[in-house]
Amino acid sequence: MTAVKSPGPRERLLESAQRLTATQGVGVGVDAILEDASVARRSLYQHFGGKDGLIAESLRVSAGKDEERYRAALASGGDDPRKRVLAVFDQLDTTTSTPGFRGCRYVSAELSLPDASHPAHEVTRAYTKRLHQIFETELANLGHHDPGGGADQILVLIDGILTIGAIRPESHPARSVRPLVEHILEAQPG
Amino acid sequence: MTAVKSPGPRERLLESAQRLTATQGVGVGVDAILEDASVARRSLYQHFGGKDGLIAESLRVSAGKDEERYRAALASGGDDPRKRVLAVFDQLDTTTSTPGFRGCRYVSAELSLPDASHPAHEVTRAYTKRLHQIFETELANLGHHDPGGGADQILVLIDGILTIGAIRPESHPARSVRPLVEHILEAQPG
DNA sequence: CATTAGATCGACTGGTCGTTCTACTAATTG
DNA sequence: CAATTAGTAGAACGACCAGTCGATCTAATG
Repeated sequence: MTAVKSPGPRERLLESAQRLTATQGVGVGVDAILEDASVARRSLYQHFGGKDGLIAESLRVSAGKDEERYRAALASGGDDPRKRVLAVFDQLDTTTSTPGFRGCRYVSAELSLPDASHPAHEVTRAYTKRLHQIFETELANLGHHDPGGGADQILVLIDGILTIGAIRPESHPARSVRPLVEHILEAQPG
Repeated sequence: MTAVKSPGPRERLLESAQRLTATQGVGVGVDAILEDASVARRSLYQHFGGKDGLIAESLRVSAGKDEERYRAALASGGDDPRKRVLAVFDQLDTTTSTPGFRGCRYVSAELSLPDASHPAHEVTRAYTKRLHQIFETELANLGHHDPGGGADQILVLIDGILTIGAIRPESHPARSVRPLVEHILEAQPG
């Protein structure tokens, strides 16, 4: 019987971790998370084994949400694969134009955690892999001659947009690379 | 008479900071830098006012080197602006393929330092601006119809390559987006 | 009701952070 | 020589770090 009660310490920790790491990066202190979640110290170690576990798990949850957001953006484009993919870049322009945007959560985690064995890295790679799969499928439906390679290109564009969006959002990176996306989408079976 | 003696504490600090932040990020401890540079604690605060000042200054020095590296890559392409720009992406492929590559130093600093007033952010923005100028000039020499916009696109590609290169280097992002670069370079005056 | 197992609590630990400080040394300068 | 300057060495600071542990609460079971 999966409980539907008010969120327990575990859920509150995950939510606080996602919110605080979004604004302060993965370097946030455990104390700050605990206070924000109104949870006792011991509960964190009971549920997640430590800070690393909490960070990784909160990234995993967040990745699920973001993946769903990409799928929703695609769906908003209707049935034409071209419009579907372009709709994603419309959403990216909105995201990077939002005041307070601080860059991609996963890239930040990747670059902020020097320890190669940190569990967060696996989460990031798995997320990237799923995104690649999503766009590869779209390009295959379009009849692209190299869906995998096209998805590679799209991922580079997305990460570039999210990065430039954090450094110089006024250049509207998602808008400026739109012709490149259209170029990718023009590639037909040879 | 600008001294040519063996590097003093200031130079040693800058060099150690660049090396250690490259592998461990801007989160390296002051102690580690001091020990690596064989410099007394006090000298750091005398020369740079604190850790933030040292980090920012070492980024500035590093940005100068990297800017020069971009110019050198362009020069290696000869006189044809197309070859010159493509040579940059050849070098990016080499960079991201080097084992131990941990992503762009400036992006990492940007995302690892939540404090918006940290002096490192200004360094990153200035560096990005100079890179934009460099590529805008190349595209202008090529007769590109929108050198500024084209440079925007190139910067997105570069940051995307450096990011993906840190997450999944086996996809060879610099190679996979090469057709996109060529597409940018094809844009002629209308 | 009594028992018990698990969840939650918060004080506490040892360690590290960036920073400041005093004291000593070596080289330079008037 | 005396004074100044720049450097080294290292103790000490308060703040914060992640992590541990005995006590307490809760809820299900016998």
